[in-house]
Amino acid sequence: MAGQSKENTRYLSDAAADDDTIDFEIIELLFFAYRDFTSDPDAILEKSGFGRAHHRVVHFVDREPGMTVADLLDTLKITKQSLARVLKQLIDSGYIRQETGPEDRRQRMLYTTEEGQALARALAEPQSRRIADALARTGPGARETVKRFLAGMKNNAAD
Amino acid sequence: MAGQSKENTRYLSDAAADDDTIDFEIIELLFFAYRDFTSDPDAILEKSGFGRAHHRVVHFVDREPGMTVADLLDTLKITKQSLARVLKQLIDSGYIRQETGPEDRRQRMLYTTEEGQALARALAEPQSRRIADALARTGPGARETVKRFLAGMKNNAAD
DNA sequence: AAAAATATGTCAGCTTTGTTGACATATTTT
DNA sequence: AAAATATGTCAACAAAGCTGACATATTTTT
Repeated sequence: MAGQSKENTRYLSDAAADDDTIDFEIIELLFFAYRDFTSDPDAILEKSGFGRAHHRVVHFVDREPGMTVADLLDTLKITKQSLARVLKQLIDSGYIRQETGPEDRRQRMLYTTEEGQALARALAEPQSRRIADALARTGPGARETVKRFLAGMKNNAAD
Repeated sequence: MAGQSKENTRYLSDAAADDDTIDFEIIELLFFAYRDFTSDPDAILEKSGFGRAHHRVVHFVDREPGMTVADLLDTLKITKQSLARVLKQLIDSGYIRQETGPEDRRQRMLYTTEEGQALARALAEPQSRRIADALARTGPGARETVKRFLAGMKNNAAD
């Protein structure tokens, strides 16, 4: 059962070595998991007229109130010009507001408004439910293992 | 340091309940894990002049030789016009070839060429190493748990 | 005080990768 | 013969990334 279907036999000879050294299985599981995970909030986003880029911004600002523009750029790993477009729309629509930094007045500290907070929570909800279901089906103790694995997949401090 | 501004305190009370019910922690871990996981092959892709869309196509065709265009569309969940652009480039560059379906001559069965296979493996290699490192640091038995969790995150058959 | 560095914003143009809609061709099914 | 299917293609458009250049306010350094 764990082995070959008929389609596989055609290329097993050449690829056998690589198939043993490369973890195609988890590569693909990650792709499918993330593909469906990110599609969860799409219905809500469509109603707001926003996209996934807006989702990420609202999420992180909601999670870390008072973060600066530079913080956000570092988290998202995109350019400030990319962020500007999305952030401006969120500010103009009243989902995010800015405040001049209390110590360094060049900085803009970012906060979600009530609406922004509500949006962030609404978007997170179906994703959270998907995670809870998957963890429940995986078994007890899964949460700790999954957390350690995912944390280990992230790059270290050096950016 | 944390809640210096009145803005913070305003919604802390409201949000406490949500923070308990919504799994923000794993949502974020997934984001960072996937962000860095997908950035692994970027250096190789840049040399080939391809993007992440090409990566996905070469990967799945390499993994399931003989898959049809319809199979690939269903896997990637994009439109045929989106796929066409990328697929055509890969065929023209000699990384993927097509063969008329032996039973249904309307179908085009897709195969990687030698170059395509080499590219697919080269792209998978850093990702696989990242996974192996993360699993090793997570501990014994992690692989099974992670597999079960990721599989559970995917949508069921019904599309 | 002057100069340099920093944080942010903005303009302009480009690329990749997705979308819809319409239509063409070959082939298979009804 | 007609309808359905698998694929390809044209055209226009949208989302979200990019680079480069430059402006403004503010802080840090000299």
